Amino acid sequence: MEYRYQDIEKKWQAFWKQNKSFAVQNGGDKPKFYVLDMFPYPSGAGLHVGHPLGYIASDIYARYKRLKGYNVLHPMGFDAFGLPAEQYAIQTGQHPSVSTNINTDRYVSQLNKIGFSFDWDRTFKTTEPDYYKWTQWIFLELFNSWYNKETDKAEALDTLISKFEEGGSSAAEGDGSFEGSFNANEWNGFSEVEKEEIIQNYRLAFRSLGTVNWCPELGTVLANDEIKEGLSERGGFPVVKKKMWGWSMRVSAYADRLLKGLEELDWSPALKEQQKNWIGKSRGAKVFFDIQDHEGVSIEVFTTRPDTIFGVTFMTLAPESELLDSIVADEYKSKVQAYVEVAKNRSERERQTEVKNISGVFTGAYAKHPLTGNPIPIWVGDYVLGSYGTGAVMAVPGHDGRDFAFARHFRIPVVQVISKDGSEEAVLEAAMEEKGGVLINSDFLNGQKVKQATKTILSKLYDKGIGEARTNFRLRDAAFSRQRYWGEPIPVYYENGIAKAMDVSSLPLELPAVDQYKPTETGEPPLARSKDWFVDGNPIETSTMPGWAGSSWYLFRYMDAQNNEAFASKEALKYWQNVDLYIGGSEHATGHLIYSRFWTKFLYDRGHLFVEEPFKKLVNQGMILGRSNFVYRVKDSNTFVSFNLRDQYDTVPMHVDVNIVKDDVLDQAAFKAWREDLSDAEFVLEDGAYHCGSEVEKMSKSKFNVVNPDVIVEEYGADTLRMYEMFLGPIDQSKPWSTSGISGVYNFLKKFWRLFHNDEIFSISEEAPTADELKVLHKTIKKAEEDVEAFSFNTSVSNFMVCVNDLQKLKCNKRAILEDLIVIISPYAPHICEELWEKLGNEDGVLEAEYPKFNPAYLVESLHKYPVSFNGKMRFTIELPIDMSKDEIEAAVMEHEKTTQYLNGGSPKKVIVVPKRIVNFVI
RNA sequence: GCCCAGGUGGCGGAACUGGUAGACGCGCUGGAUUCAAAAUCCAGUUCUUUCGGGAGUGCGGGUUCGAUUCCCGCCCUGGGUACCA
Repeated sequence: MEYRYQDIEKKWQAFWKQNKSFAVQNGGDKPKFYVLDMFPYPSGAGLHVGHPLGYIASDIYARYKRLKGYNVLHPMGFDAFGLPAEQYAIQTGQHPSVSTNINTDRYVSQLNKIGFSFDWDRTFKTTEPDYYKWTQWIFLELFNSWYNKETDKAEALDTLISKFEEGGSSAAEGDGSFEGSFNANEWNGFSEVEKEEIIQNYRLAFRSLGTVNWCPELGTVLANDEIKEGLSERGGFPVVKKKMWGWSMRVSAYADRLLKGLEELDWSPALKEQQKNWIGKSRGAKVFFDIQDHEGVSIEVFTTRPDTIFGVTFMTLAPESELLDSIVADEYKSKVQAYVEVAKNRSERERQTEVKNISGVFTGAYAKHPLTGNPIPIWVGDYVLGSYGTGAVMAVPGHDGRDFAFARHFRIPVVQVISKDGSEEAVLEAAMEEKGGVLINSDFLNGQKVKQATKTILSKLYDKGIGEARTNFRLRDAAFSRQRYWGEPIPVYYENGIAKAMDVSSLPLELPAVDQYKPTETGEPPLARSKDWFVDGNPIETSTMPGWAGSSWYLFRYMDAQNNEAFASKEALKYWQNVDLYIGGSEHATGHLIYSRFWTKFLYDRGHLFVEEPFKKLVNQGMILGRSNFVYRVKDSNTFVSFNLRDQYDTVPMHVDVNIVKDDVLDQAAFKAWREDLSDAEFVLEDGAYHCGSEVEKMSKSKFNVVNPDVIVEEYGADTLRMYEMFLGPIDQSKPWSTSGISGVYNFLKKFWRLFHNDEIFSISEEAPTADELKVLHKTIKKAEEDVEAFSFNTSVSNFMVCVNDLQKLKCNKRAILEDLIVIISPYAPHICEELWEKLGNEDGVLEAEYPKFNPAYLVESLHKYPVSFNGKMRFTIELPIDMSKDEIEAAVMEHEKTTQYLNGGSPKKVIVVPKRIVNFVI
């Protein structure tokens, strides 16, 4: 009987749907296991073959865990707010929900064709008011919370206000931006507006003035990746930096906990490293430098090397620095202004990458060294960023590479203050950045080692009141406002200019209808177009939430997706806890994975969750790259030359649709039909065929190298697609897609099918299995289990191939063997396994089966095949009993005729025998 | 620049804690079956060779009886990024 995958796959997909085979209950006797894929954005282009890679891996794991006796939660939903849908809405005037729904439906149907075990009863889109009601609710929780540094957690604002009422500003130690002080009496006398202005500095969701990329022509703010070479990607209009008020999230309050929390996570070291670097904790000191001739004005710097303070020969301010206006000497004003104008509008990216291009301007002002009193010239340079630290650097060219380069470029003196052996170098050729050595040229620090000197200087600075030890983080508060339509509305309105939370009972605050989806003529966000965007006459916030809002907590919604009383019930949250296995791309290392950890910690602090981390184990899947094909057009003609002849003509390579190329040979008729202008194409062939060139690139529409999984499912079946994607290589590595190898996996499934069939007839033996058969089976069970636990799915598939090849050779069609084999293959190829399982007469589906138990007794060997090497070169093998001693092995090998041959009359200098491994002669 | 990952046949890749390099699959070659094809099965397939052997896991060194695996230096590819004081 033929393996008819179309019929089989349709049948079982319908069966699963009808029987709700993947619906999961919250609770029960089994241990829980939560497997989650990163939230997909349903793009208009649909799925390509690269997208399901991670979903297949997680589905295999989920099905495996289920067979192992777990209650497995494996949901899927959509992160559906976003720019592309909004862009499309602007162009067409159609509400973005229309295209969003179409795209989502398409994704669902594509996913279902691959046979995933998703519990669709729990699905949702972030764009549904039932869902974003809770995103808004969490926002209000953040708005009404502050970070108490004493208890090291977020608390309700009430606790802050009562502290103010009782003891004024000094009673509360909060993570925030408030500067100044007041006592309890003053506080109680403040007006509502005054109080709010202070509280604003403590809220975890707060208003702040941030710098954005403003495109006046488009009347909107642009993301970094919407800007190409200083111009907007759409339209090519100029982009300028602009200060703008918007909502921010105080993620920086959690910097230390986000860092510490990494320790307990089972994530790859590479990913943890990325998060560590992103959070960027550095210890050092803040130091104040007074400015000469400017009474009361000083520059605050942050330095990681306070021990080098005697080596400061200049200071550098960021072009953004607000101090510049007041300190620049008159004769330098125009020069500085011109420089700042240019430097400020360069992107941080540009300023980062152009290391060799040193630029800066002297301000004409001098600071006073806090210890020596020496004048220190103040420069402005774009290597100093306004957004990090204090936006000012005490430059120590002797011991910092960038300061050194700057000093060399502008001929500023370099002073060496640390030496390896206490003696000074004649000329410093490069900055000595190592944190070791002995202090020189440093007054009272002379002779001290770096570690000691750091302690000494810190206490000196503190005593003199000019600085103190300080820990700095690179992590910045996250901009939360977007000047867009297609996002969650922010449930806040303004009364007399004060931001006020909307009542929780009024949530969800649904997106208003607007006539157009673009900004207003005056550059306000699209929501400002609505005539009813008011609460009792007070205007509602017009910016919307960013994409990361909805995706920061979605994992908890799956636990109890229909709940209308809470984002999820306590029972559900307690039962499922957090995600046991999370699979997705590493590009989310510093965005999504930071934000969702932040929200989880926050919700935990406020008592809404039982866990502090969202994702216990995380596996990154690599990208599947496309393999593009090329044809070679003779310049100014419609003649195309085959690959190996292309150099004989003046040709230009042209991408050709990979779907009309098979094994690099072009389907000429399909090519002519591909585009109208190619209908009269002519070919120069080699061996009667047109051979295409190829290259590995990212999959994209414009390169015509996109392969749609629907096409593969149609031609080979979902089971083949699933196994082939796994077979391609290690899950975490990027690799090129090539459809040509797929027949190997397809053949495997056909072979597997044939084990159960004798010619046309289903035929199974009830006989007891032989030792050989059991050995093959249990070898496979062992390896399959080890591989799936190690996420080594590619070796798992080849392991199945070896097993089926072996059973075929043994002509094994015994139920006792094949039944177990079906179960272990079923996570990979669920449809064919369900079918065979049913044919074996099982009433319940293979989903309800139990994973076979590995029995090591079947693998016991009595002989070992020893490789015998001479000087490390393997020459022959010899089979010996496994329990032979070292001496017996040596004696047995010495007797072998080939040993005498390779020893060539001489005697070996040394013989190495490793029982159950190898024998090596040194001659 | 810095950080991370990787470099093995024509191709995708395998190799446990240092122990037979190239499992498994694609492709290719030959054969069986067939009127023929599809499908299937069998054999071969790292390179080189005077058929004894020799070389070989990006390159150059080192440790070891033995290195794809460990150490040092370098080159290349991919990803991330912050000139981070």
